[in-house]
Amino acid sequence: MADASDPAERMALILTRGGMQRMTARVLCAVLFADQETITAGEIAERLVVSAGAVSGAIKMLEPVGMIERAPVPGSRRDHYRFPDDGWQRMMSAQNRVVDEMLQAAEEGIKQVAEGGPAERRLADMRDFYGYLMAELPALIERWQRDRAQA
Amino acid sequence: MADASDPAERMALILTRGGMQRMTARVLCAVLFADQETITAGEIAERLVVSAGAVSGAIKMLEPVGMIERAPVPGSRRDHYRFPDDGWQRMMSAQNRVVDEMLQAAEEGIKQVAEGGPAERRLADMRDFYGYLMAELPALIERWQRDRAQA
DNA sequence: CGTAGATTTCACGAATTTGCGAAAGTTGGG
DNA sequence: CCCAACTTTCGCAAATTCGTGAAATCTACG
Repeated sequence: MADASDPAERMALILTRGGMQRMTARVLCAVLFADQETITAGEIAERLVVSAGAVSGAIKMLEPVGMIERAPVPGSRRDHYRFPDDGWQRMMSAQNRVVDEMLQAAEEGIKQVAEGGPAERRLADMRDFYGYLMAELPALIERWQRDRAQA
Repeated sequence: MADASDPAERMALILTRGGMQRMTARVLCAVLFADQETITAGEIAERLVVSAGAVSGAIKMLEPVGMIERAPVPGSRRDHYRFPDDGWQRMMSAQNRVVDEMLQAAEEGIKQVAEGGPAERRLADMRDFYGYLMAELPALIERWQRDRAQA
C-alpha cells in the first residue's frame, strides 16, 4: 500500500513533477486520502514509512500556506491535522501569489526596458493576460461556491 | 546586469520558487526580456554567464512545451528563439496538464476508497473544484482574446 | 565537398537538497 | 511536581541535481 500503484503516492508524484517538494507532496496526499476526519503526524509517518522528523518538516511547509490545518481534538495530546474545507481555494491562492509576484516583476521590467521595443510588448502582453485572469478568477470561484451550495 | 536587481533575474527567481527549474527559468526570462525580436542560444549564454550546454538543456525543456519556439531566420546558421505569441496561454496549458493528471489520480483514488467516507468526500470535492475550473478556463481565455483583438 | 561557426551530448565534480536518527522541548495527566 | 506520549530541532550521511568543459555533431556557405 505504499508503492506507486497507490493513488495517493501517484498523486504525490504528480504534484512533485508540478514543482512541490517530494515529502511535502506525500504528506499532503496522505492527509487527502486518509479515510478519517483527521490524522496525526505519527499516523502519517507510519503510512509513508518515513521518520517523524520528515513529517514535521513537511507540515511546517503546508500549514502556513493553509493546505492543512490543525484540528482541535480535546482529550488527545497529539496534534490532529485535516485538509481544510476551502483547501483547494487556498491552494489556488498560493499559486496566484506567485503569479502576482511575476506581474510585479513584469511591471518593473517594463520600466527598465526600451519604450516601444519587443521586450516591452512581450511584458505588457504578459501583464495583460495574467492580470485579466487574476481579475476574473475570484468571480469564477465564487460562482463555483454558489453552484456547490445549491447541490 | 546579471545580479538579482535585474528584473529578468528577479522574475526567474520567482518562477523558480514557483516550481520551475532554475536554469529553465533563467533562460525563459532571458528570452522574455531580450530587447530584440529573436535571440540565439549563444546570446543567452553570454547574458546569463553560463555555459552553452546549460542553455541547450534548458531549451530542451522549454521548446517542447511551446514556451519558446525556433524562429526561422534565413541566412544565419545559428538557431534563433523567441517567445510565441500565444506563449502565455501555452504556459497555462502546461500547468493545466498537471491539474488534469491530478484529477485522474483523484478519480482512481475515489474508486479505491471506502464509499461515503471522508476521503471520498475530499477527493470528490477536489475533482469538482478543479473540474469546474478546467471547464471554465477555456471560455475565459477566449474572452480575453476577443477583448484583446478589439483593443 | 570542406570548413567555420554554432549547438548538442556526455561524463565528471560540486553543491544543494533530503530524510534519518537521536536528543531536546512541550503538553496534558496522574 | 513528575511522568509519559508526541513533536520539533539538529547534525550528518546519502542521494540527487546542476552546470561545466570538451568532444561530437550539425549546417549553411564558399
